Amino acid sequence: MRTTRLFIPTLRQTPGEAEVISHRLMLRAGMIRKVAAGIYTYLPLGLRVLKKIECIIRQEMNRAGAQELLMPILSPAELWRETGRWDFYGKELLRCQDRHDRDFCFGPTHEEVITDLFRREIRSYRQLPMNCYQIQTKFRDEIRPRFGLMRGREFIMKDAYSFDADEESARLSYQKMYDAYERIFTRCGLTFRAVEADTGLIGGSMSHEFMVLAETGEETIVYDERGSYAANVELAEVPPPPEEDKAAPLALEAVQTPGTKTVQEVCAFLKVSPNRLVKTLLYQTPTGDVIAVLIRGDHEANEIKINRFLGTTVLTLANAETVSKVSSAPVGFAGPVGLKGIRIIADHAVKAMRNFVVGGNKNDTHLINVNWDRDFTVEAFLDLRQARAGDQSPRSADRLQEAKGIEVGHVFLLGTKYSQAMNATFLDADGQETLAIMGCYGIGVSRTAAAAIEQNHDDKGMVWPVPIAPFHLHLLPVTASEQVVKTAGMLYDSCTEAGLEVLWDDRDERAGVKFNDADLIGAPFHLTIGDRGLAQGVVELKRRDTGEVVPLQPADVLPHVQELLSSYDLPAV
RNA sequence: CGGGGCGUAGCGCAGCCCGGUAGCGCGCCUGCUUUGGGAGCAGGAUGUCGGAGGUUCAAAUCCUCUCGCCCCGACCA
Repeated sequence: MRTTRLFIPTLRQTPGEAEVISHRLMLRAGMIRKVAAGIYTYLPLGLRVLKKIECIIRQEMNRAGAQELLMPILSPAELWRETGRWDFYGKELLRCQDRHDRDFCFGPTHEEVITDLFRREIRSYRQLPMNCYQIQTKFRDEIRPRFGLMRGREFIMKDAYSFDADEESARLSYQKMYDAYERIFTRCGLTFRAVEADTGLIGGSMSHEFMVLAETGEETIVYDERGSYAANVELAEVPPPPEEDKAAPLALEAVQTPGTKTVQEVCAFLKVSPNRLVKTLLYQTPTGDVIAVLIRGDHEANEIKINRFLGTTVLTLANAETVSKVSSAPVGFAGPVGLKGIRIIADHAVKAMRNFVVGGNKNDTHLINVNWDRDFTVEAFLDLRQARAGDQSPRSADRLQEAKGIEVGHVFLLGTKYSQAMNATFLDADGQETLAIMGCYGIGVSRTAAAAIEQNHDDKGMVWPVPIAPFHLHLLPVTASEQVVKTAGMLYDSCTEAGLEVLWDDRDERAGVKFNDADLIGAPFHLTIGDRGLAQGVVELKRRDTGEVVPLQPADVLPHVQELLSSYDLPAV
């Protein structure tokens, strides 16, 4: 393409609305423009990247035996009422009514629609397994859309749904998708890690997230070096401490700790380290019950784990009023000793402690030399805290490490959650009506593009991985002499005919402007054509990632670039 | 939903406190010169100052309401 023919409105200055790097660069490079909060138009350059990612996804999904279809963006409320998600999904589900006042919603995901299709069309186990996918615009009315394409309200997603006759076959379908996802993100040129994940609102029994590793990621993952364990901290297991404190119990004692509300303040005041203290978190269930959760002072509670144990989903920390009612003390002094009528559960790190410090259930008072077997009763010791770097890996002798990631893919083994709710059955070999075992698998296409930038950029602009770059080669004639223009035209024609995707900056701009725009757009290879080089009979090929420049005779450019591209499995857009 | 911030030319901003009828840089258009890392000179176009209401002789500026956008947080004792 010629730059003068392609709509690439680059900006010298970053619009004030953009904070994160991918958002800033996409705006500056003329890839996207905002229409409303979390809603964007994809301009030609941005769309090229999306199409490439989609192409890789299609190839790998097809290869894995999934077939493409396309469901509507709008779906009728009745389907969502069947699974209960019309109410459960909350405000994130954008609703609307047609002229007959019938309720519809903009699909945030499509389990209901596909399951409805399945139950209408599939009769026999002979038709299974089946796996269908689509690449489509989704809408989720996020509380706070942000970071450009990273967390938009409208976004492009590939979603796939598998239906199997039995558990074993379903696991196989799941594994096929998992493997396909590894190929997809590898082919996109991204550094990523698959981690065990929480199933959240979607539900199901097993789940992995695919995380693109980047400092700016919103998710935290932990993993061990040898690769035997990797998980989102949301659910990462923490093994019990290997050793228990064997100290003899000392006499319980109340001490005055005026004005010390936080763990740090208490520890500083009593001159003990935080791992000698147990904090008492009072949680409230939707029905108003209060439960005390004991966590070692230097640890963080993990609400997903607590929810899972209690079988709830909307646990919140008790407000100040409830705290003072339950513990008869202001916030900051709750403790397990003498708490009446309240369930007490504790992280298993607490079980290993002796003679620890807790709140005194009285203003400005803490208790020291507390022991759980003697001074209060714990209903259960279990894994309730957040994993962190340095913790023991649950699967190996290694210590866990932490990293930040951007969730670009998520696979779920759903089981019969939706097939049961919607009565999606088939006849098995014995003629029995049987519920289909489902899986669902998503990839954020637009988010993957943003994640690729977060992971691959420098201070001048984007540095696209070759397979998803909007163009392979950026031609930069830097002077306007006849020989330069002629050489550029010849190289453009020959490379384009050979199948390279070439962007030819044919604008009447100064060299600096072209160089800067080229660095911003981030095609992997730049070719500078100028009188200075041509006087020596050469043009200059620059790698965007390393900045390395090699002089080449014009005739050698095509074979050289072809050689550079030959190691990649490029999408055919 | 709570808190903070911002809406003035295509983009980045100043002007607002202290009311007097709108400016700077970049970009854009024309011409000349220039031409290997964001050119120079000269000329030019572009604004219902987010919207509505109010105060006032007079409102970008003060007051009220409203819409939109960005950031942080959503109770971690």
